[in-house]
Amino acid sequence: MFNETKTHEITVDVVILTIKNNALQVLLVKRDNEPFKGKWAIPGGYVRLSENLDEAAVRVLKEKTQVDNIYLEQLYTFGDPLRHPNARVITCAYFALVRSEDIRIESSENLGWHKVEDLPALAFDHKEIIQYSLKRTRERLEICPVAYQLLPEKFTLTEMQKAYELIMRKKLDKRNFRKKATTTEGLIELDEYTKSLSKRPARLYTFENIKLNSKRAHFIKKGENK
Amino acid sequence: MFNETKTHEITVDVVILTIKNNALQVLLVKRDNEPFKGKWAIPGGYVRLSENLDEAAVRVLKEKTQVDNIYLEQLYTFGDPLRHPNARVITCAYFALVRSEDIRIESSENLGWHKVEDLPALAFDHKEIIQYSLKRTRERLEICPVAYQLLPEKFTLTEMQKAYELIMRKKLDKRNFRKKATTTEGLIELDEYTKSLSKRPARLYTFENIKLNSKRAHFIKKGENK
DNA sequence: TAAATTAATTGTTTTGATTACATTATTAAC
DNA sequence: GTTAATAATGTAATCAAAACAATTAATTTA
Repeated sequence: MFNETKTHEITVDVVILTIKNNALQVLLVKRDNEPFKGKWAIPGGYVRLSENLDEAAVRVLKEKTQVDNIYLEQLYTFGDPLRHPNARVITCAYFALVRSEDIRIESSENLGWHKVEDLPALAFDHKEIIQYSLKRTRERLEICPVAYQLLPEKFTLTEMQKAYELIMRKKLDKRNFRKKATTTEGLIELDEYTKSLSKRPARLYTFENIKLNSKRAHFIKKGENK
Repeated sequence: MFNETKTHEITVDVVILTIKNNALQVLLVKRDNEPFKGKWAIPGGYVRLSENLDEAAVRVLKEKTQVDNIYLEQLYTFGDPLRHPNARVITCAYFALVRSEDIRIESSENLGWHKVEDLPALAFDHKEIIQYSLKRTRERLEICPVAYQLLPEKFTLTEMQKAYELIMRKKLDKRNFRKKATTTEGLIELDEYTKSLSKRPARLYTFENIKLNSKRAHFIKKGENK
């Protein structure tokens, strides 16, 4: 049995989500090798002997986006024997929430953002992994305001509401949303307004820099962080 | 880099929890090999090439407890390079909730239940894994009545409340608990009572057999299962 | 067999959170 | 200065959670 285990390989795959062009989008790379050559996939790579899983995920994320110090959380480990057609590859999936403004990706033939509502054909079980990351993001949103990880540093309440609506896939009442949002701990009202490109200017808000780390989703739940 | 990955090993470890002697307890095995020979550990084993992770966890659970078809959920994957002193072993941890009545374990020198509040010295990072499983169990309890997985088939509301109190580590109000418990979907009031060993007999309840499977914690949240 | 003991059972009030819902205010464009 | 577009705001109704004590049904003991 020991010999049998020797041929497992382990990777990390990172679902990188952002809000861009009024849609929730995921970063995909086009595979240039078999299997699934030419199909889109979420970024990933082998785990090195010297690094732990979080570090591997951070590395993959940095390789693709040039950013670090962002919201990153282990999602689930996928290990179906048939998920990779040629080998036994177990993948530890992570998901990351990034601000599209922080990332300067020259979208190319082989790398780019894709709306989660309109995904291309994906390699391996990556469609399932993305679906699960969306579910987890919704769950997180219900207990802590992670959406601000997707927003620009300064944002309007309307933008924030839009982010919630995209993630939760439903319309929210404007007054109720604002009432709740403005009592969220960590939200700071600025004395700045949008440069009224047209119409009435909107007040800008920001979030104080809560250290959200990736340590096993030890999140702050409502009321526990007083 | 490919060669480097060839030396990872992957295991599953299963935190098996039950309520026994009025305490939350975890099943531990004493290691008879190095490393950590003589230390207690949670049951685990290598993942076989032919099985997926859930199947590996079910197998480990069955080997130790002779039970299957119980509550089992993937917990987290631990992959610190130093968690195993001699090798690079990544472990996918699961947790299981079992009824102590369903398990006939002859507690021995090498296998037995230990109160989670009073754990012996543990091998590897198993203490951390157990702590995390307790946190997850509390989170699950808040959104669905998994505690019945720990209770006998027929139980009194007082027993159910006790289970909640052990998991949540706090006292609950009797009337509020009963009000909420008796409106829980799936709880069935029986026309049976405890054989009054002493004092007033208590009504017995049971849970209708909800299929809780281990598929990636796709749990039924309040209100979503109507 | 009466009284004491032990645990089971039950309801109301208060409080806080969520939901539903429409008008006024501020700017730019014409 | 009128129009158009988006920002900003409050109140009533409903539901959920929390606080809180007396009565009932059995056994045990006197």
